[in-house]
Amino acid sequence: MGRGKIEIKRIENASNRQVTYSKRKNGIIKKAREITVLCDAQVSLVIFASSGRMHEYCSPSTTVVDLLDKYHKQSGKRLWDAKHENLSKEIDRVKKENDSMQIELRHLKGEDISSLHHTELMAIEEALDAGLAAVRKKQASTIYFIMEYHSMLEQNEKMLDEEFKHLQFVLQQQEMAMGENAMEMENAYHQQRMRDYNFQVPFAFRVQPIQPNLQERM
Amino acid sequence: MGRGKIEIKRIENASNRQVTYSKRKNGIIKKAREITVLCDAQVSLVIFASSGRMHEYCSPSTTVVDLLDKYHKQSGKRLWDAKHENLSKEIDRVKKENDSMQIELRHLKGEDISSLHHTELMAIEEALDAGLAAVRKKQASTIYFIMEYHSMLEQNEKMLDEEFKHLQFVLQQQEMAMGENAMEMENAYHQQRMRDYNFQVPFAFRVQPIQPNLQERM
DNA sequence: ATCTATTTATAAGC
DNA sequence: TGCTTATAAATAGAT
Repeated sequence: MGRGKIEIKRIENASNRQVTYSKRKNGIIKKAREITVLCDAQVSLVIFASSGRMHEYCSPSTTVVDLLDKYHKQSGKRLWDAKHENLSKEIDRVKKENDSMQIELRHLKGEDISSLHHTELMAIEEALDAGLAAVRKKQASTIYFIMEYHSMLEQNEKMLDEEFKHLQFVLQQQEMAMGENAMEMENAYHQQRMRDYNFQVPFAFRVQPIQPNLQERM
Repeated sequence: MGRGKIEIKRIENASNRQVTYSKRKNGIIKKAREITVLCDAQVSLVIFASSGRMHEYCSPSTTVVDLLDKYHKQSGKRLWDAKHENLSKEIDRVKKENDSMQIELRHLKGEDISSLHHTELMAIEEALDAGLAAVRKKQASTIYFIMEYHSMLEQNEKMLDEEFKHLQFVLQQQEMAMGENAMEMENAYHQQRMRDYNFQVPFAFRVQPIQPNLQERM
């Protein structure tokens, strides 16, 4: 429809192409407007020139969005909804991640652990143990030291107690017997016991009331 | 453009309107196709007849959705993106939350803490302390108990040691003096000391070699 | 942009 | 719907 017939194929001359685009774009939009009025139709028309410039027509009393909503409802293609769905799924995924981390954090902070099963508590304890490994090591070694210390003191005490009772007994015997021979024998026996005792009890526990490093380590 | 000129206004005759719709719809789609080819343009065209029937044209190698994406990016109207934008913002928000929690978790587990400043490390340490409060309390009370226990054992030992030395001394005195009067005096003195001793040393530590709860508490 | 010769679209009728 | 055709409308090429 012009001075000459043209083939429907890409116009190579950029300037001509641009002019034709402009004219035909107006033509299509006019036609769109006309069919809207004449036929009570709804039209959504979006055109992008190769330059990137965009033009649109949308029939009155609607929006492109509304029409595209209708479009997507009618066409089986749910391309747009697909995007929507993907975003929603992503949100769900991230939120779940969020929740589980939040729970883990609370558990590590010792909150909300009352309802947990033994196995879960073990896992949390393990994690905390790992986190505080250094501290625990120190604490553990301190405790171990004290236990050992206590155990030795205890042995020490037992021994002293025995000696004490024995000496007490000997005193009573001496008191009752008063014989010179018996007293000499008892005395010899006790001198031997004393040597044994000094040999068995470690020096530190005999002399030092408190292990000097103890304060520092706790 | 026909046998007669028509006014651009709604065609009242439904049948005529339908016919016109069909003809013009084809016309617009043809024009759309032509401008796509001739001018290298991209077109999205969706038409709804008043009957509800839908027709569409979309230039090749794109989709309506893609074009409408472009459309919404260019037009200031972000009506449809509003939905998506909200979702996207929500995702960003949750992801940020996620990241910070992940970092906090790693820190509580003792990971990635090398680059942290002193103040931050203090905070982490505080959190860990709070988390292990229950365990620590137990541990601390155990340690405290052992220390108290040890302290008493130590006093006990000191006393026993004194008694022991004293008795030893008395024995030697008796051995050397052999006098009956002296022995009676010493005996009386020791009986008094024993009563004092039994009074001062708590029952548990005198009789029990190990505190029964000790094993359980550690 | 505007003009206009010509092509194209389409209203009316079947 | 589809075909025909007279005619309105669109537009290619020139200015």
